[in-house]
Amino acid sequence: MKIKNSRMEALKMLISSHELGSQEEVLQALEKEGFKLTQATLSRDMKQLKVAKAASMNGKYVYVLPNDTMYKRVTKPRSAMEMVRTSGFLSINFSGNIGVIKTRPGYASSIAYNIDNSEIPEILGTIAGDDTIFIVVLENVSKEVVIEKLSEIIDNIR
Amino acid sequence: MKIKNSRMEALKMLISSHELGSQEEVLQALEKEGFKLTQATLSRDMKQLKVAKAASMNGKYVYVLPNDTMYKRVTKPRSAMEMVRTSGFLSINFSGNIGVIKTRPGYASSIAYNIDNSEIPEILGTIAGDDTIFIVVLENVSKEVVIEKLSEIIDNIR
DNA sequence: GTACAGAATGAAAAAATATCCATATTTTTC
DNA sequence: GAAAAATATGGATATTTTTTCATTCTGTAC
Repeated sequence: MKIKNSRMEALKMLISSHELGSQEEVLQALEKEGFKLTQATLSRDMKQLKVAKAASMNGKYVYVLPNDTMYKRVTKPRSAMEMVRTSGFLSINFSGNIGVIKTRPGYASSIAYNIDNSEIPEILGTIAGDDTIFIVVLENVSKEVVIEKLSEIIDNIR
Repeated sequence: MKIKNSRMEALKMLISSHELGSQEEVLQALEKEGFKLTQATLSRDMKQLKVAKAASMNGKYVYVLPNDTMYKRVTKPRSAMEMVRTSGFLSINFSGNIGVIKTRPGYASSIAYNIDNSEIPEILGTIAGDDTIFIVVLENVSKEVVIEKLSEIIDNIR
């Protein structure tokens, strides 16, 4: 199906370059490009391309092309409401001798404060932003040990 | 408006954790969380949050949260100087698994925010000052890969 | 070529979503 | 505090989008 393919290409082009707000509009744009089709077909094309309709800054709607980030889902056993509260701790990961703790916005400094004051010898120091903490760990200390120590201070770290 | 804010929070949580395919479904999910509202209100909430509806892999539709990439439109090429002025990005360098981004004064936190929100798995976390961002990178990830990923977010990074 | 299977399409119906209008609630101003 | 302005909401409705169903294409095997 040659026509369909090139129509899809055109569709992507149009969407990525223009701000189109309804399938009717898209239809007209496509027509200018020489493609004649009905709104039903367009709906199917868009579904296939995974084009999404989202609100734009100016109070209108626009179609947008998909990207991987869009489809990420977080798995979470707790309810949404519950999540809003909690300790603020989100995750911890390591790269070399640096640990990175992600927190809910605004929680980083208070958690970092607790870490600093617990005087864990394996932790050389911390720096906190708004929702991120960097932890510098002593050489040759495993992340398991660090997490173990931190679990004294941070509830749901493991 | 306290209710609306927490409802919006819950809405974001729900959408980012469940695959919801129609406002009706979302409405039910919200009800389980204790929020009672009509489809009209939900439609407005979603518009405000810029939630988008897109086709999912399994042939159904899902609501997705917005991200900056979505709204990128191709525009006419700008000069390097102009890009720096608008994006604030100046340079990036690496030392081991830490990257250091220099920005124009005041721009660091907003760029760091964008990096955090794009959820690049290779980046463990960032901390921003006024004109400098520290990035902790996953072990064994090359700086080229990091720059490649960042190019989605930062215009003139390469 | 003809016969067939599967994909693509349009028209119309159904479903989903956005908006209008009136009212209620909240916030701001005095 | 009261009055005024701004914001939020629901019901009803308009608009948009998706789907169903029948039909028409496209490509392939014979």
